[in-house]
Amino acid sequence: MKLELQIKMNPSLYIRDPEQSELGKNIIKHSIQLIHDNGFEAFTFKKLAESIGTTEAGVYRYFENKHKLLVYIISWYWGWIQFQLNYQTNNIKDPIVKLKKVIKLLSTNVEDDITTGHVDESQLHQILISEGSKAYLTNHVGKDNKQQFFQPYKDLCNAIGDIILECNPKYKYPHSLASTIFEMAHLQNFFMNHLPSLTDFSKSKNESEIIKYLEDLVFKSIRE
Amino acid sequence: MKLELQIKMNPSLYIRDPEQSELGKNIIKHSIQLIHDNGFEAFTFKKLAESIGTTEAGVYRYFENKHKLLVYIISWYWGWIQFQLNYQTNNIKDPIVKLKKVIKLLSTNVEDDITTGHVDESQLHQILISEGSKAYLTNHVGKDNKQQFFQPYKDLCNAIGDIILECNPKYKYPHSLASTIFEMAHLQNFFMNHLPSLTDFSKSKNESEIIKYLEDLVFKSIRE
DNA sequence: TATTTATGATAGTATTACTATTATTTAAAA
DNA sequence: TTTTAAATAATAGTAATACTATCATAAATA
Repeated sequence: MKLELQIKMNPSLYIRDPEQSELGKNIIKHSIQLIHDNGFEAFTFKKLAESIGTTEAGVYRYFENKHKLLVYIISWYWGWIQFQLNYQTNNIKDPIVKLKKVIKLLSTNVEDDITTGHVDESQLHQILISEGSKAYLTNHVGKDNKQQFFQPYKDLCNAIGDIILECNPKYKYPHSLASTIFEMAHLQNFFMNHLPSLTDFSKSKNESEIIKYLEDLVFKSIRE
Repeated sequence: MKLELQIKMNPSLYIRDPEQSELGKNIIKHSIQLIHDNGFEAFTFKKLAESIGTTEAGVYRYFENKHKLLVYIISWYWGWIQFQLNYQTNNIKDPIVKLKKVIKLLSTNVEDDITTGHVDESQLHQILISEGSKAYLTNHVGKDNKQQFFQPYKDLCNAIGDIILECNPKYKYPHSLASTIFEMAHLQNFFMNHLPSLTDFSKSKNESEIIKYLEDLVFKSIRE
């Protein structure tokens, strides 16, 4: 038996579960590829269908619209990060070491994980940097939230918040600091590569400087 | 003579300068209104034209497309914040007091400023919270950057970075911290109102808790 | 007064974001 | 094994969006 990591997805995100068919998996795979290559604005179901070798109507049978598809893949990433977080901090006792792992996990462009066949985690990380906030920065965020679309993100911030509280139980802003780490791990990366004068990192360098910045920010914030 | 605050805009953002005509001013005014009310995705030049009482073609004579119009109004905000920053910190010597002013300025939903007739700064602040990052989170950020569209944002982060360095000349990440303050002042506000469990602030409260969080974050970060 | 310039009115195109229909293939149930 | 159901492919069509083009008219300027 082949072991494949399955991230549990919110069924309201799709019409037909893309994990359950080849076409479905292809939709996810090629969506990630296309959004990574050309950005979400340029992404259309027609282009996606062409790239897979199916028709537009075929894609619409899986996803209502391209926004839900974006939320689906970003949701998948949130779930995957949650899994990695649990896995990587599993046997660690020192919360400071745990928090460092988290910062590194969020900031680092991971290599593609073989246990998830149709998802390229490296491209997905890039998508989160450029498109991640578009999942919630919409007019219908309230509706989407009612449908629990952002639950995996909340769970993640809760988990990170718990580690922060383990480091310092008196720290007042564990959730805000968690969402700040998550968002800034991505945004400082975007700035580093595209608008470097908004950062103190040299363009096209690797993520180690961002990690140092975030560690400095976080550990100074939570020390008593 | 009536004194009106004029923010110097990058001419590449527009085809015809909207400050120079009634129609132009109306385009800005109604754009802010419509984007504020319905979000940028739902915003079209047709709706804008209808709301002004002109035609689509009329709007296209001023702006090439809706993205440039968005960058225009966000650019205007960056310039306005820069002006407010200079004005409000003008005679202050203590850099810590200055930095507190900056945090408050970025976090607070200002009242509409009478010196800028056709711009509602309060709505503009809301637009920055929900749409601000869409100005640069595009596929063509490189092109836009070459045309200096983000210069006012860079100038702003430089100015804030300078204040940070006044507080602690040895602090290593003045620009990153500046962009973090700017972005988080907006994003934590968005989260507070729409996804409150990503923060430690209670929904619909005013911005004072965000200010406290940011002050805590910043001053712990830069203390020696 | 002549002439440039801005606006208004109208038309038209390519693309996007869908919905609907029917035929065909594949897979599951009887 | 046949029947039936479900998934997909192929095609068509619509409303809205994001533009471009043209021409007449009004207002400002030379």
